[in-house]
Amino acid sequence: MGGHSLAMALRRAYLSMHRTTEAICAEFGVSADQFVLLCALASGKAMKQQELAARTASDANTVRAMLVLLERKGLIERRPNPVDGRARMVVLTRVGQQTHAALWKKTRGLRRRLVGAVERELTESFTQKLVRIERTLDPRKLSVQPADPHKPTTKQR
Amino acid sequence: MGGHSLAMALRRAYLSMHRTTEAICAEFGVSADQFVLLCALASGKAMKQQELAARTASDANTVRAMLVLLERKGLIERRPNPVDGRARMVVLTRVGQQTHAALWKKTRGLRRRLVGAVERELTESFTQKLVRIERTLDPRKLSVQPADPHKPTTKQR
DNA sequence: CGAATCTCAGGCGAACTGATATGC
DNA sequence: CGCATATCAGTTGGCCTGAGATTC
Repeated sequence: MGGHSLAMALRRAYLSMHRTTEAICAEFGVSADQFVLLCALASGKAMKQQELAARTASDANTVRAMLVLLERKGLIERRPNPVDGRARMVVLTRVGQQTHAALWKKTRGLRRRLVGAVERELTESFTQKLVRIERTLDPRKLSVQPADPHKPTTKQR
Repeated sequence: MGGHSLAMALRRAYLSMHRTTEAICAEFGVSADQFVLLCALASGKAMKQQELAARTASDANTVRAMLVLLERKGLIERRPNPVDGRARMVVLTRVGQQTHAALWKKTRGLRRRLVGAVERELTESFTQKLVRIERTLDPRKLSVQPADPHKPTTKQR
């Protein structure tokens, strides 16, 4: 098992999870990466955009673009920071909280399968666990509405 | 350690690896995902586009678009299949082979760090291993030319 | 005929660069 | 002043849909 197998397994595992999440999120008119943002904000604590970028392993410019989309959809708000005129504090709106809660429920099975794929046999090699993650999460084997990301129900532009 | 940590760790690990690979590949005017295609073709065996899509866990349409780009750059060729008029056989050109070989060398350290991150302590939890993968692969800690994917040296359109 | 393979048009979100304005 | 923060314009590649042509 070389590094190449491991790298490819990591790639496939991630893509599999990402596509499955995308399919689930599409129902609510958001993308998988936007759901990651919602999760980071779900604690209720207001956050600077840069802090969000750090927490989601993303770029500040990318985060901003995603926040603009989420704001248009009414899922987040960006309020001026009273103590720092440069920063804006991002918070979930009520709808944003509800959307996150709904998505959190819908993705529960996914998380359970993820954990199950990893912990079934502790002696198995890391790479093969990643391969199992990919297979377990394959969106084609899921009872989920097929992703229709470009015509989602709630999209508004 | 819940499924959410695991999912986020998988995401971060993949993104870290992907960005590092992107930074290395940018030097040769290709993307990380195009490098995945080159690797799949590196055996020298001609392959149908659909077979390529399956091997790289990608979509046939996506693969086609990437192949068009790679063909323009002279890294691959698509020859008609003599026994099946529908299919086209994809092969690396000489330049494609050389590019793959060079990238394979350049990414050797990455693969080594990847394996090292996983196997350092066999008792550690799977999630923490993924976190270590991410940290070990962080492109900001790499002595690699910063990615400049939009003005690569060999780009031609 | 149906099924497989590829092509094409169109669109979208993520990601990045680089420049800029503003406030600390 | 430098530095941090966010905005904006512009570009790219990946990914997907949906339709069509061609061949088996």
